[in-house]
Amino acid sequence: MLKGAKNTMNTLDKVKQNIVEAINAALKEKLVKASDLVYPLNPAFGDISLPCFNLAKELTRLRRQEKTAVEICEFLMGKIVLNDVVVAIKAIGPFLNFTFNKAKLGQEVIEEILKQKEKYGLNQNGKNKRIMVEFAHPNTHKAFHIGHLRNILTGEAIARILTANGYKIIRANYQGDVGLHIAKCLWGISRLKKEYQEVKAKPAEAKAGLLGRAYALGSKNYEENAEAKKEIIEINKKIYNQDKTVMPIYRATRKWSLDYFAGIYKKLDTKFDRLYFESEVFSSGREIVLRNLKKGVFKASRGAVIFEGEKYGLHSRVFINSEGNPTYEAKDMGLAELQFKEFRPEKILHVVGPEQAEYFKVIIKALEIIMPKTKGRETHLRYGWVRLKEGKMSSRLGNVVLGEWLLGEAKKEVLEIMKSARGLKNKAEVADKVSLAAVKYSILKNGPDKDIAFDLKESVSFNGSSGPYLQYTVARINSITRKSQIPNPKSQKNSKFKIQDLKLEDAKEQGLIVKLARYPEVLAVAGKNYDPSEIAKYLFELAQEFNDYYHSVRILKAKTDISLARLSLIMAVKQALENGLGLLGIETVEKM
RNA sequence: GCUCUUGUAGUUCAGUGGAUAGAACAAGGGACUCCUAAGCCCUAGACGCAGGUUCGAUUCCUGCCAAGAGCACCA
Repeated sequence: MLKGAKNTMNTLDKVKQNIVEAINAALKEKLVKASDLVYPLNPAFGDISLPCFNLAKELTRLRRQEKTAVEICEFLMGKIVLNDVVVAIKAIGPFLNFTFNKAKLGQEVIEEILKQKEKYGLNQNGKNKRIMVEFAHPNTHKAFHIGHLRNILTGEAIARILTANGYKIIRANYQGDVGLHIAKCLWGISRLKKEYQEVKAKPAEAKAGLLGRAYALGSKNYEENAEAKKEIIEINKKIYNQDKTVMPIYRATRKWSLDYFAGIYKKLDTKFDRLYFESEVFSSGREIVLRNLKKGVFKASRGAVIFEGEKYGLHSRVFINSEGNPTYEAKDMGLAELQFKEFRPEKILHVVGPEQAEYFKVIIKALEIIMPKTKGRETHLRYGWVRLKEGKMSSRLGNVVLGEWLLGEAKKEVLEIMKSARGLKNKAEVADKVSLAAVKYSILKNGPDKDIAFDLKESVSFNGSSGPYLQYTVARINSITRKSQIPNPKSQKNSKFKIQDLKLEDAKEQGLIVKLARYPEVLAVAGKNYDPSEIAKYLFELAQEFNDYYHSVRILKAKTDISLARLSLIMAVKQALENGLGLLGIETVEKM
């Protein structure tokens, strides 16, 4: 086991291991682990440090001799033997700071990156484990708004990050194609017959637009008009019963929605291994509930079938309504059964908004009782609201911000900026990639659980912490390597240059080296926490450091050996940027 | 009313039981005959309030205040 672990160790892991062993050797006991090491807030202190507080406590307990953290720190300082990995130790109060041998670290990291290329940073933490990431789930017949956009970007990024962490990922999409919202939409269409006929010949966007308007109309009337409410409930029943009078229009409009969504998935570069529909689980869900009603898991109440959540500190929810139709709750029972049967996942991550947090607690509890094998495997992965600065999003009201609209606005903005750009042959392609990067990054840089106050201007801005800034950084590196007259250090076989000869002595170079070495660690944390923003943050910091470096040294106009060393370094930076951006679903461009 | 989530610079976000709480935007100032100025440098500015646990709390706990969400036949 140890041998296997050693093989997958990256450069920084090895360095940390070396330090931990040196500390434990000085202590004559294995008291310190790699995870005890932290990064100093001031790089002048060192590259990594050990806070001695816990160690002091532990030693006091073991040896019954009172020692303060500061004393331990000084003791270790005198005992630890330097080697070719660690070149300096500095005790500052209770912190023991270690300085890496950056010449050696630089050689190893750059070599590792240029050799492993797109595989740099990957790990096997999830080996042999299958995780289903269930995301997107737009409902047919309803608008696709920017909340869905966040959902898809988050789900896709998590899927990519987990794949990079060695998990086997199943991308699933659960779509509501039966239920009251459809009835509302179809009722709306019955009032918009003319538009309905006209839109048949138009493209998917127009069709989706009409469905959105019809839904809003139906929804408004459902709440304000008792007559309409009755009619909508009637339509809903007909859909559940597959009544011939509604099926043709139901099927046609359902397809409109799905075609439209498929276009969006393609644009966003996401795909699904399995599309689930409510229509395929509602009857099995109902059966599961009825079966368990007899067993006493559920309870009949006021004509409906409910789960008494209060028994578990939760709240009660209706699983089958008094019309005899399964609600979302019952459908989820059927869905879970199907998902476990088809894929036997270790875990299912439901990427769903925060408004369903309490709902999921009830569902997960109910599942635990009727399908014990699901225990601990169902997770609600919530992501925050996307609200406009002026107010909230709601597809119930007319003021939805459509995902497509946002992407369009971003592209307009990019084309405006590109007007003044140097001659580019593939302007349209660049504008597409840059605007997508702007939207993706502006959403993913936020912690998943955070609400985003959406400001269009800022989301498509290219200053500061933005997708285009990162792409720009890569384009700059490309520009340098294009202009370099020196043999490409990537193809070292034919060159006299060896990575062992790297001369990287500038302080900023050394900072970049440490940063590059930390990429695998960041990827592991992002995987563990299901948090794409870890990657986004890291990439921005790396780009910032690179841009600072770029301005302070000459890369091409330096002595040959130094120039080669710097070229290797920036190519490694580019590789790390591209790997990380790939996890966020962001492509780079050669020039911009 | 009950439950959950969230309160960090003017704004949008990072962050940690410990060493000086980081960015970006906005504001103000600066550097280009120099590898892409969609860039770089400098200045100013913040942990909602009150207790508690701890050697040490912005971080953990409790209360309060504020915002958002959920709480029976929607999804």
